[in-house]
Amino acid sequence: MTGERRSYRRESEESRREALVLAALDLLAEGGPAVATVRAIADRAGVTPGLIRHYFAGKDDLTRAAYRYFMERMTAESVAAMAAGPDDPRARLSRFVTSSLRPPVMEPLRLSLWTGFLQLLHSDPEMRAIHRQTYHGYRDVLEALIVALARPGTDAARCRADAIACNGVIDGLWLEGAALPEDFSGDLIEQIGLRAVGAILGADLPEPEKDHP
Amino acid sequence: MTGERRSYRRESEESRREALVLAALDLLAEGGPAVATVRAIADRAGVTPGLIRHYFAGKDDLTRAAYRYFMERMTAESVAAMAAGPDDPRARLSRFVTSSLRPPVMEPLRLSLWTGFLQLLHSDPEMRAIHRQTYHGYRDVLEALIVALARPGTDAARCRADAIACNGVIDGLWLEGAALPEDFSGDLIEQIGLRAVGAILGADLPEPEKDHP
DNA sequence: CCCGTTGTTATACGAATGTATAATAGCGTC
DNA sequence: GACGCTATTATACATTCGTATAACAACGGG
Repeated sequence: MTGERRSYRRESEESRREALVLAALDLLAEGGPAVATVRAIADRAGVTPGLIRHYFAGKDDLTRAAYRYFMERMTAESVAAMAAGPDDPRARLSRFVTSSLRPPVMEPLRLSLWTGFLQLLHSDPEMRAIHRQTYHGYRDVLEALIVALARPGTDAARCRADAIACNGVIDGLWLEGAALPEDFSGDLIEQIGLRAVGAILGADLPEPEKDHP
Repeated sequence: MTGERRSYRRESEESRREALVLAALDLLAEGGPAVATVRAIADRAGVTPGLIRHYFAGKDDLTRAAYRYFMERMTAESVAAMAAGPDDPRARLSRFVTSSLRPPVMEPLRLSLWTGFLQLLHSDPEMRAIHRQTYHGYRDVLEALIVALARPGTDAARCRADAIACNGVIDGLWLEGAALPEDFSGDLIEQIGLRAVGAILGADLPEPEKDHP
């Protein structure tokens, strides 16, 4: 009668894991940890809750996988924007900065998602390790771009410090722009970020090419 | 035998509410919302869970009260740190920056507490209103300090933009230093912040006076 | 000194959570 | 085309959550 077992298709481990991770990210962004329950995640991914424990050791394990996925995607997006365009060092750095300070990278949903993860840092050492890895990954890209500027009279230590400072500007502005999007019109945050990074590095950064003329 | 009812003292509504708010802040900082349960908060405050509903409409109501309390205390601390010392504009700004980039302001526990609240922003309009108020309050202080530098050839709009940029640097570095305290030795973050703010403003900021000679 | 008010505790309840275990069915293999 | 492996579903379980309600006791006023 009503007791029909739902039909399903067997799929690869890879696609199932990704579907579950994406579903977890969706729910975490929309409603935070309170909403991202095992049942809700499975439902969003089109499976039943039990399957999560078949691919992940537990909910914490899934959360960690989602965090790594999220952070690597953020960096990859900025890297892609940086790589897409003229090879001039200053133009590349300029694209890297501005792409981090506008949608889809700078977005309220990403902020709440990010804060949700950040909260798990101090209680979960493994999460902190993931954070360190991905943070260093982003900063290393930034540092390489700064080194490529070939500014005279700047050694490696200075470039490292400058990368930390620029990373701070970008993070902070990203935070503010995503927390209060209605407070900053148009590309205000991008321009402020560009000028601040330029001031810190003592280099004049060009405004990036507009997609829409 | 064992069924002894625990003794207690009647106390004022004010002190009970504050005790509950402080307990909630403690637990939110230590373990996030997952740990700050009604029972845990009551236990920390030295009362039983039922009492919370006697003083607050529900857990959400207590959370809002805790958020308000936390933000007001943060603002008061920042203003105090800025005001305590010589009246030189550059020295005041310097103290304001560095005091935000070292303990007890820059601390892992404050970071998790802050992220915990930030997460409630997108679902609770009342929280967002409080966030906007306090953020603008903080930035206005910073902007006033920047205006007081009396840099030649800088208008009000420029000072506003500079305040946003400096706020970004401070927030971002605070974030990174609190998230990975073991990554930055000594006063590295403070010095980087000082130099970055100085570069953005085109002003050389003095290193603040040391408390310990 | 007793008594009423009410701050406070104790207990209970329904819902929801993460996890464990058993049953089923899709799909490759022979 | 039957079989076996295992991905997937279904069900059950213990726990914990926020909240509701009833019993108790501390303290002030008569």
